[in-house]
Amino acid sequence: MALTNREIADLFERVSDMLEIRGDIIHRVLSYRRAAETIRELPRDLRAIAAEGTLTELPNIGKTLAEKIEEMLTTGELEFYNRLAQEIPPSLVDIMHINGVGPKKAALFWKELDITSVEQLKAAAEAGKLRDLPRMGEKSEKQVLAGIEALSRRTGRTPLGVALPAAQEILDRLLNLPQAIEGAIAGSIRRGRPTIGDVDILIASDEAAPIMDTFVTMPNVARILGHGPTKSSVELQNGLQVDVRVLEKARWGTALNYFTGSQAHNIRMRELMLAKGYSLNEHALRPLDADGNMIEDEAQHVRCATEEEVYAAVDLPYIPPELREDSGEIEAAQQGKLPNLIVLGDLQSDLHMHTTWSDGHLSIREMAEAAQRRGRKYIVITDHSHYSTIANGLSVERLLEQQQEVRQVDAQMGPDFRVFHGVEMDIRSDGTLDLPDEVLAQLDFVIASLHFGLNQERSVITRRLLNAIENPHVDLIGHPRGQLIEKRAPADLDMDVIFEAAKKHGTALEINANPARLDLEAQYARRAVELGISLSINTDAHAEDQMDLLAFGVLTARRGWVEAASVINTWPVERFLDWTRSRGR
DNA sequence: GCCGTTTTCGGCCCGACTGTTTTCAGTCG
Repeated sequence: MALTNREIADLFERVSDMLEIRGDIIHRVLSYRRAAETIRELPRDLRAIAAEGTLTELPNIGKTLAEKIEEMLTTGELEFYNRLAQEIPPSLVDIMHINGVGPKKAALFWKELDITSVEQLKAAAEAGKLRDLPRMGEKSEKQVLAGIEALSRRTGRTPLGVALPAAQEILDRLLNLPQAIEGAIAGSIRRGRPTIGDVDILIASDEAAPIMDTFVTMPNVARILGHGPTKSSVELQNGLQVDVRVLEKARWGTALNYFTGSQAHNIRMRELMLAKGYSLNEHALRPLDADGNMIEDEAQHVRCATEEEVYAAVDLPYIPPELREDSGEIEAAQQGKLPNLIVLGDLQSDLHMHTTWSDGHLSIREMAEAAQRRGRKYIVITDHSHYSTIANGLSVERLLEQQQEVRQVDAQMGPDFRVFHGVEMDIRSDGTLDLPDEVLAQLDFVIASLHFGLNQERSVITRRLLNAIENPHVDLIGHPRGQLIEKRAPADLDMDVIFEAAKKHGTALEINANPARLDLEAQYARRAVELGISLSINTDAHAEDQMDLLAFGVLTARRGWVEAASVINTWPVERFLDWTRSRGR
């Protein structure tokens, strides 16, 4: 049975960890880790790429790893891993993931005390058996126990929608201190990743101590992981880890660039700097002498107060944080081909929302006014169709009755704000659409979405979505992959086939802005744009405050290199209407 | 194990903090 991208990436990650415990050279270890990362972010199936024979064209995949991928795709196994597992107990990897325990200590516990599981390690620590090991002591032993304790508090990664407000609260608290000059949320939140490992906050100040002290003594701190002069790290009671770093204002550019990452992007930047004769760190650019040694004299160090200065030092234009993943942004910047990324202000409309007619909390009129207050120029009311009984979906009769009210509200709102009538129609589990064509033809805009049967096998669920894409009355596919972040995996869709059909039929694909979905994900949005498919960024709002979530959709689009031209709700209302008419409406 | 307008071999980013140490290894990001 062929393995999925996810399973292959996980296996490479595991191999990487096991090689590291074994003590292999770190670059070989990192090769596996980088390959896993590449595969995890891939918008296409490895089996399709393997069939084309182009695996080695992927970044970080060479001849050796391509062969291993082929083996996993054909046999469902990796002989190399099986052999490695004879030598290194795979469960050691779990030990290595305890905070404060790395490959060296995992190997130490195993070799000295024959410990191969977290449970065994916990028992040994409680019995005081760890403290006498080399480079271990009483404190280290306690740290291991605290790390094991933290494992149970922590449940995977934190959704962006949860991490961002939590980070903002901490930033605001620190910026209230008189010593804080400036501050920013950095790290993966700034890059707009859908899930966050830990929160990174940067503060500019000449006096770090009071900021560090305030930070580690916040009331919701469960555990202090580190507390140094300029860098501290805590674990909050909800399990979220937060790092704060303090640097001088004059070093803001290099500091923010360093703390924003990604790590892969930083490494590329530092390599470019070395080629230019500088060593880059968070403090400054330090020139190298003729022998390639760093010049220690501070007077010769170049400080950067802005990130623009950092990029300019290697002759690059500013690279927006959302692109900094080492996924081609450096090369694009070098060639002057960075995208002109979409911004929130480009959006004229919100094409997906619900009212009290189905499972929303506000009336049509209230939703229209809420959208107008937020600067939108037009909206489409898209309540559920009747297959979604749990969401109080509309029958044909109620749907047509709703149209009367939509027309009334549209007239009441005046000429500068338009309200259109649409539907979010279910694609039923048997693959048929929930409304007949003659009803769809009477609507201004039609979204089709998968809500049920998301676990169907690939060929079945792909065929279902194709039925919707191919229907000339369907304008947009809502939250195409059906994922719920950290809760439900995406449906097993053949995305190559989906994209091909969307392109052929001119059907747009949604980036659902709700941070619980963020679907399409960035890598698929990027692929869609490359193929010339139109996108639409919508809130799917069921209440007024959810209309503010559009920003998360824009962030996701920017991560996907999306420009305004690819997004249909950047269009003025006339152009939007022309487009729907051109689709036979 | 990957990668290459300096290279197909010999490189592969850089620093803060901790705990164990008498100068540094390990971990983390």
